[in-house]
Amino acid sequence: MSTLAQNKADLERASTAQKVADMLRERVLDGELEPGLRLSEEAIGGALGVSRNTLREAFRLLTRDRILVHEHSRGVFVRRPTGADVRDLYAARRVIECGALRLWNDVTEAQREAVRAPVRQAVARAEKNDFSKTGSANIQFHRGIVGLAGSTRLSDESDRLFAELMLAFRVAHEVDAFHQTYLPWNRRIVELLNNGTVEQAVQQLDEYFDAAEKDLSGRLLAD
Amino acid sequence: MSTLAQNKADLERASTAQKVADMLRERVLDGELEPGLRLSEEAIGGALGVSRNTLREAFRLLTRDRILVHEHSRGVFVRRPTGADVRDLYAARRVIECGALRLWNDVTEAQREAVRAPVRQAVARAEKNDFSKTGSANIQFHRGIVGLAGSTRLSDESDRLFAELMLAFRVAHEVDAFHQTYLPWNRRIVELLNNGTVEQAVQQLDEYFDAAEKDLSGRLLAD
DNA sequence: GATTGTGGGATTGTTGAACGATTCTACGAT
DNA sequence: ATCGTAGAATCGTTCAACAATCCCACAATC
Repeated sequence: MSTLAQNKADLERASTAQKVADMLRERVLDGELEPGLRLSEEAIGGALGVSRNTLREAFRLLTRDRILVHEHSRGVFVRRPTGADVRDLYAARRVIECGALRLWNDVTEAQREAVRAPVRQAVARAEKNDFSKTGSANIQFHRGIVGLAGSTRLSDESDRLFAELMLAFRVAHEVDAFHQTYLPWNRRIVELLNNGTVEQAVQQLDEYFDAAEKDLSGRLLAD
Repeated sequence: MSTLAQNKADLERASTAQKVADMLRERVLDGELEPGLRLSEEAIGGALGVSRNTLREAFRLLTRDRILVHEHSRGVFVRRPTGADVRDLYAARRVIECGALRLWNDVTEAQREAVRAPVRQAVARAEKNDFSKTGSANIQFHRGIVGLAGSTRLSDESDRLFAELMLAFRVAHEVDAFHQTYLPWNRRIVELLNNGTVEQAVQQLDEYFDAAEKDLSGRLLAD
């Protein structure tokens, strides 16, 4: 039965539009397609060998994820988050993640481990001066926090918020360095959780959001 | 300047796909198109006088809002929420709304009024034995709570959660009667908020979610 | 009788071309 | 320098076509 579940992903062959969307999403989040860039239907479609209709469908999928923005009769652009966007994003994250973290004592051990593990790995790498994956580790930590709520809808929406924040980092010309700053914060939160002082951990997380929002929006204004 | 803002909506003429999507959304939420129904591209497109491509774009918009579900090479269907969906929805709402409600003392008076007003109106109508709009009033109450967070992204996602719940009510053959039951709960929450006992209001809201989830999933199983 | 092929028919997935509508750009008039 | 206008480029929408896939009914097999 487990093998069947594994094969399921293969059987569910993605549509052409889905594959194109995945490719474009990767390009955008990797920074090859910079925020603000306009994506011409003809140029992209010709380069990828898909028809305009299929490409437009891929654009729609990425618009749903807030990776792209659509302007009527003007085309689609790589999203370029503003200071107001960053405030909105952190307001949402504050409510979601602080709320989820308060459930710490009511969830399974596997859920708790999904919060601890990313921090443990990041600490291990940092001790070896390896800061290559601190960005994704930080995101995994916060994904784990959202996962405490046990709602796929909430986790999916949070993934969209994270993706949008990655674009904001890109605009601020900060990607890895940004996350790196906050590893000590994550350690402290995990320690407080392990000590059973959940409310203190929540408060610490809230302060983290304050600092991160201020830092990021400050860099955005300078741009 | 205010007139300019008013005209803005007119200038931003909706695309054909958007108009089609709005029409279909209304039909679905009104119950004319029942959960589980398959929407044929040819039939719907022919009836509305739009091409398949445009209709497919409208379908994508509604799929984003979780009103429709798309199955590869099989078509789109009106979403039919299951018991698992209801649990997931309430897990998300619990985190979002309880988290937002905790911000009660940190928001503007206008935001607080957006929570109180729907309950006041519902009470006034109930005293006149008018239960016509209790459903939308209940939703307005919860929209107000989410609005305390001050995040359009969070509010938009919550609207999608609400729409999905409306479909679940439809499957459970309960729409207005369901909301009506919970007016007393809403009153109590507002009273606790006005008394300044925010944490008690949050706890009351949490219990509301427990009761509502149990009630709704029970009716779903019976179906 | 239940399960397993095996057709044909209907529907979706994708492409390509076409044309009106809208936006952008550059040039020239005031 | 500002404004208006013509032309080019691009988007929005439709239509037609064909391949790929799914569904359903019927026959074959155990």
